[in-house]
Amino acid sequence: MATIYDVSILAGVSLATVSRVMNKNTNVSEKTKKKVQDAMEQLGYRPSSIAQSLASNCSNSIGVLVSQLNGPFYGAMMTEIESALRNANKHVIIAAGHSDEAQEREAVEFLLDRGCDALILDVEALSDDYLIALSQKRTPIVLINRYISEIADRCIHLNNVLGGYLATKHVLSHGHTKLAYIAGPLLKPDARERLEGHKKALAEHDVNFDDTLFYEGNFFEPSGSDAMEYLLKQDTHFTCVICANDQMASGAISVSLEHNVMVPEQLSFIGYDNFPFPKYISPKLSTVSNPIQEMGKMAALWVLKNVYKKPDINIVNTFTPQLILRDSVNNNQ
Amino acid sequence: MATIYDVSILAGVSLATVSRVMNKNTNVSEKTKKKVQDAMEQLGYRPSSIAQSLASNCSNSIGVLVSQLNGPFYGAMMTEIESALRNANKHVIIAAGHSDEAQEREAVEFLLDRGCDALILDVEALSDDYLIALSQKRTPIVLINRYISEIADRCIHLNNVLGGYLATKHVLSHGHTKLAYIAGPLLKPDARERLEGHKKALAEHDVNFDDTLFYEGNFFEPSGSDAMEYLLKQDTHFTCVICANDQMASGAISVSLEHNVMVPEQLSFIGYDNFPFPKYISPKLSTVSNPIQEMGKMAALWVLKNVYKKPDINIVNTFTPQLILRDSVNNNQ
DNA sequence: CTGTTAGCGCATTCAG
DNA sequence: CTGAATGCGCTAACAG
Repeated sequence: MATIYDVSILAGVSLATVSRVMNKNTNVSEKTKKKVQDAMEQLGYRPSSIAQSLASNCSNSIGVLVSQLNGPFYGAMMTEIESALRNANKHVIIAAGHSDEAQEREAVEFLLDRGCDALILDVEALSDDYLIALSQKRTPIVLINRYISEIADRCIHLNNVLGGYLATKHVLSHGHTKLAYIAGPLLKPDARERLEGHKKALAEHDVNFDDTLFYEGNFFEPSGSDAMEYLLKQDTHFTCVICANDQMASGAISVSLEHNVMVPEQLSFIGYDNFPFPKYISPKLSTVSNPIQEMGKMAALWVLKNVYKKPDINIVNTFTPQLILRDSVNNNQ
Repeated sequence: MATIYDVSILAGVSLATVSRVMNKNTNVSEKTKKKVQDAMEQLGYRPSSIAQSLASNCSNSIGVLVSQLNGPFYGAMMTEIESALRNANKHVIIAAGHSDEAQEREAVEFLLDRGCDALILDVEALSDDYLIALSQKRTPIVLINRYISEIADRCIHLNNVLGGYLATKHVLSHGHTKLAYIAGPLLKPDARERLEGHKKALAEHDVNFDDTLFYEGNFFEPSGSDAMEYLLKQDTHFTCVICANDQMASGAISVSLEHNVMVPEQLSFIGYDNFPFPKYISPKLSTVSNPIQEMGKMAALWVLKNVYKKPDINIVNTFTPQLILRDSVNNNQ
């Protein structure tokens, strides 16, 4: 591998001059610049980003920590982050935290030790306090899918309360008042906020929240099935099931159909997240959008703006969910 | 940030000794080791992996280049790669090539410039020649989902010919002889190999390959729909559609149902990949497994064994697909 | 078993 | 506009 030194020899200039033409800031005469560039070309010179990092104290790497790498959401998010950052010639180091506090913490330290210039975190298990403390250290962090008021400017998040509100409002407007609710794990803020929005809509319509028609799932499909089994055993009648995400909705609909309860004729469903279901499932699930790609991209832009000082970038911290109406909610007469 | 130098001062030893206790290879007396460890603890010392990389000429980073980061497959693969590598205290730098030759090439160079110790590549557009040449350079590479005979030991791949063969054999054994085939893009080896297996099974059963019942899709769901529209317009009768992947099968089934062709009563379907469909779709698609996670993990193990010289690792280069029988193939009388 | 001495490849003062 | 010198934090001979 040719080094900057080899280039300087071949070009007949000093090491510093070669460095200058690489970092095209200071003035170099056209002639010497050309000489240097020719030499670089001739040697097939590629700067060592590691040496650059050590000397400049800037690694050009961004750590990205997510709960999982699989599933439709994180992949979409990673796609946007990677492309935005690589276009800026930064590289992304990934880690998965698996929604476990110890693993998340370990991953953060791992990324920090790697000399990342910034961290993009989509974490669920780490406490607010930990994150607030982390945000005050040397390495800047930005949070996706999480809102902590003390560091609101570093949070890129979805208005989940509004999303929950919109979903419930929608089914209420279709005449449903006997509502079941399948929640996500309430230790996750997402799940709590969606539920909060649900209750807010209920309150506005003077509809009571019925504890017997409430089930706390874990956001995965099987827990939706479990929830539905539970609900069908209750004595209380209901005409609509509101699910805190589409995957649980999928599990719940499955069980519903197995019990010969027609969807949406006898029972309506609404989900959350706009999960990319295959084309031929029926009914098509009405749901609430979750613009995770845009949020990922925004986190990358945040880093570009605040860490690498790119101007002309506008940061949007709060994203707004939207209703996506399809075929799973019927009018209730 | 405390440096190794600070630690050496506090511990009252030399710089080299501190380095030794970190890289626990050479012998250090228990007492001095303890002194050093105490000093490290007291200072909250964390070694700079960048400086380590520069000095040792080993970055402990592995570049992973995939076509896409989203979708159910690459996410699952990345999960395994990340966890296997991080357990070994290596980090993974990701890049997406988007099945485009220029982008893939650029990504490879990007990762190389980053000083990766090895590259794990799941690429489709780069030519065999390019990859063979690349494999002879300094940085070791390992290929996933691809077989190039010249560098077979660096290929971790699925026996797609066998998979295609098994799928077709299965439907033939159920009495289907009028078969339609929806292929993937034939410029991708996966697609060609699956088709090859299909033809091999046909030949064994003396069934002719019917050009009018062949459609080349692109592995995405909409092309499956297009394919089905095309097939239904043909005059030739067929009782079964073999799809080169599940996503196209999904699109095709969708169109089939729209045209009131019952699945599997009137028309059978078989897919490929074992895509994680939601629980409640019907019929459940019979398909061929694609153990992409295991292949990802194996690629990581390959790197651990061949680059970081971990012994006791057995590498399996070729994975064997298996039939997964569900409800989308009927007996044809 | 431990200390001394050179670099790794580059950025960045400071002179000139 | 350009060159010489210094150091980023660590590893790796080489002595002792």
